[in-house]
Amino acid sequence: MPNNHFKKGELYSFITGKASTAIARRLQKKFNTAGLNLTIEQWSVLYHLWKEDGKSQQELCNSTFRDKPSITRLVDNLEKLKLVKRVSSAEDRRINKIYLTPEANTLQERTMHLAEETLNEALQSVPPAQIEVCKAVLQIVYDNLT
Amino acid sequence: MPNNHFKKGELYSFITGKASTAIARRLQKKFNTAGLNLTIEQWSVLYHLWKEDGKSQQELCNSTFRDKPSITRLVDNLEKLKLVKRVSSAEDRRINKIYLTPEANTLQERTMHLAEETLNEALQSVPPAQIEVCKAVLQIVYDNLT
DNA sequence: GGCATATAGTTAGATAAACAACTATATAAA
DNA sequence: TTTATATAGTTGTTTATCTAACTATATGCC
Repeated sequence: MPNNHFKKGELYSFITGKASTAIARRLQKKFNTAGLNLTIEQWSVLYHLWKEDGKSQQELCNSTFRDKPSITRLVDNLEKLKLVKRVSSAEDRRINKIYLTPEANTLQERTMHLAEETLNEALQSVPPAQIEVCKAVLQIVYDNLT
Repeated sequence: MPNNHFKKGELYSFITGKASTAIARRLQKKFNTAGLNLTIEQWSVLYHLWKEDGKSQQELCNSTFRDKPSITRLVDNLEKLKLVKRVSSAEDRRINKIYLTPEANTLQERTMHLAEETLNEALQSVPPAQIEVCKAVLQIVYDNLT
C-alpha cells in the first residue's frame, strides 16, 4: 500500500521539522532568561553525560546523533565553559573519556525542569493517546532512515 | 489533566527532533547523489517561491519560519548560484522581491520528486491514520509555542 | 616483527541559525 | 514640515553542522 499521504503543501513542514525547531527555540529562551549561558546542543551533550558520566566522544556521537567533528567542537566549547573535562583513556589511548565537572552537576536539576516545562507547554491540549501515536511514528521514521 | 507523559529518556529525542533531522539528512544525500549543488535550506526557499514567485524577503521569513538575517544570507547564496534575483520594489523601496531564474525552474520537478520519495521512505509501514494524528500533533505543538 | 586496515579523534572550509546593532525607507503625529 | 516611530533589509559575532582530509593508536594477518 502506497504512503503518498503528503500533499505538497504539507511536505515542507514535515521535512523541515518546524515543531522541533519551535520546541528548541522555546527551551533556549528559557535558558537565556534563567541566565544559563548554555546552548541546547551543549545541553544535549550534558544530558547524556548525566545519564552516564565518562562516555567517550564516539559514544556521545551515537547518543546525540551527531558526527565526530560536531562532538569534538561541542566538547571543546563545554571544556571552555569548564563543564566537562577530557580524560585520555589508559587502556586505549585513542579514546577521550568525557567527565562532568561539579559546575555541570549544579545545572542538571534546573535545566531538566525547564525542559519538562517546555514539553508540557508544547503538548498543551494534546490527548495523551495522540502523544503516544506521535512518538511511535517519529521513532519509525527514524528507524526507517537509519 | 496534566501532560507529563514524557519520561526523561524520551524527552531528549522529542526536543532535538531526531526524526526531522534524519529526513533532512536523507534528502540532502539524495540531492548530492543527483549532483544537485543545493542545500535543504536553499531548497526550502525555492519551494516557497515555486508556490508564489516574487515574494519579499519578509514574506519568505514568515513562510520558512526563519529570521531576517537567515533569509538575507540564504538569498545571498541563492543569488551566487544564479537561482534567484533580487528586484527592488518600485512602490516601496525598502522591499526586495525575489524572483526565480529559469535555472531554478528546471530544478523544481527533480527536487520535489526526491522530497516525495524521501517522505515515502520515512513513512514506510506507518498506517495513514497514524500519519494524520502525527501531523495534527506537530501542528498543535507549533501553535502552542508561537 | 612488519604491514594493512580499522577506529578515535582533530582540523579546515563551507553553509546555516540566533542575536544584536545597524542603515534606509515609509508612515504618522505634532 | 519636522520629528518620532515602525518596517525591510544588512552586517558582525558566536555557535553548530556537514564533508573531506588528516594524525595517532590499535588490531590482525603474513
